[in-house]
Amino acid sequence: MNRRTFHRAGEVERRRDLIAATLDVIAEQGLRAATVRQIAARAGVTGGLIRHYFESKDQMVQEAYRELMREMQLSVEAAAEAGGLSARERLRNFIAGNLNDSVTNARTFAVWAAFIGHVNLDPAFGAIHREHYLAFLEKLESMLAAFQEETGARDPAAVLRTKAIAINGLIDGLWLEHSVARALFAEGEAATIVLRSAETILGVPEGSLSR
Amino acid sequence: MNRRTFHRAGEVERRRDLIAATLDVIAEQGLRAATVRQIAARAGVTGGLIRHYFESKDQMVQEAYRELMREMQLSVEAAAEAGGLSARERLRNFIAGNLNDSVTNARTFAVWAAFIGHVNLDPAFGAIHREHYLAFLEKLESMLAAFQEETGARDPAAVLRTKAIAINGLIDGLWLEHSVARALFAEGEAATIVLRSAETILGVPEGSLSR
DNA sequence: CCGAAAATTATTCAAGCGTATAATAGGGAG
DNA sequence: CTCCCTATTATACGCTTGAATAATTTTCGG
Repeated sequence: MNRRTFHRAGEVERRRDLIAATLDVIAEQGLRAATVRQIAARAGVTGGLIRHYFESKDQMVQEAYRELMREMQLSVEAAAEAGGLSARERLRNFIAGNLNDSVTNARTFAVWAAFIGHVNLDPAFGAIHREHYLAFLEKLESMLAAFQEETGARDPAAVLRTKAIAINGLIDGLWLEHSVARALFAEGEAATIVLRSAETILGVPEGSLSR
Repeated sequence: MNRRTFHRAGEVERRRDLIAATLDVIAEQGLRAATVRQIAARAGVTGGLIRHYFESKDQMVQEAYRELMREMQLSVEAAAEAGGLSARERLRNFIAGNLNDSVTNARTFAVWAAFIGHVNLDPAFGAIHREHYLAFLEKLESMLAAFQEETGARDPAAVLRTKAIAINGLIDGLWLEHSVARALFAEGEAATIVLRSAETILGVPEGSLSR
């Protein structure tokens, strides 16, 4: 007949825990298994609490997606924005940072993969995706511009954008492949491939970025 | 009180229809919506029939995944295996074929995206994925070998494999990006980007493949 | 044209889902 | 120390799910 004892947590902490539990369950068992009861159990609370902090289960899952994207973004930008670096070094770090262990790992990929199928289905997910995608593209584009500024060869805006899209594709593709088949790559190999290819796209001599 | 009238179809045809209906529903509404009832309705039959042709709903969905992979593979190989072509032309067609409209389209991507999250979760999906992934890689590798044979510069096997992995990553990445954000690419642009980058990776002069 | 085999429909079932609501207990304010 | 607010638990509800089974219709060989 005894009720569970429990601890009253602050709102911020509780929401954070619930979102973390959501990402954990999705990473380990997929979106299908991410039910209110599973997530609540993982967070050490009962299901009803979720509706106390979120409008619906779906809204909580959206927040979790937002959180995932935010984490991926932060972990990359940290590497690229250290002070005192040349544009070349920052660009290089930015690209390599996207193929780092902190982003290219089984857990991140599992959650990303679970979500990507929803992007074209659910407008809420589509909006979150687009927002981060465009932000990423612009970041990359501005770093390319700075790099060109540094080397003296500037492309027109339209051309630069095309190149940013291409390099973005390279990063995505190698990230995907590296995540799925980690064993097939040597350490740093994925980053080198992207850097080399980026040199080609940018029309700079081999080694300008990759060395 | 009347029962539905129905048509007795041959086993092959019926299974094909059910798998097609499965892919349709997944493409339009995602895996979550791909329930026995939804799929049956789409195929114009009642739910019970699915269990008459498949051991379980999950098994049918696996067959659908297998079918998707097979379709993607066939549509590419057709372009690359036309007779009377040089190794260079076949390689070029193979790469470009992977960024064709018949593979790079919203429907294919939607289904692929719905499934990719299951690859690391369900061993059955993992096996199907791995099988096709390795087949693709080997195909690409053998075409690269033939191309090098033709141009006279042969890499050791280990190096060649590394280059195949890299180019595979390029193809995947641009395919992904082109599928998600078709509007960002001009016609043939994605293929050109991959071909140019492949030239770099292979160490052949610009234009060897892309022109 | 008849009878049997099998393809298909119809119905049922238990389990799990998200959500709503009522009961309770934690913990700071006074 | 006590009271009161509300974070949290507990329970219940209506729906949907995949699967099992029973009932019926089609088809085809003789």
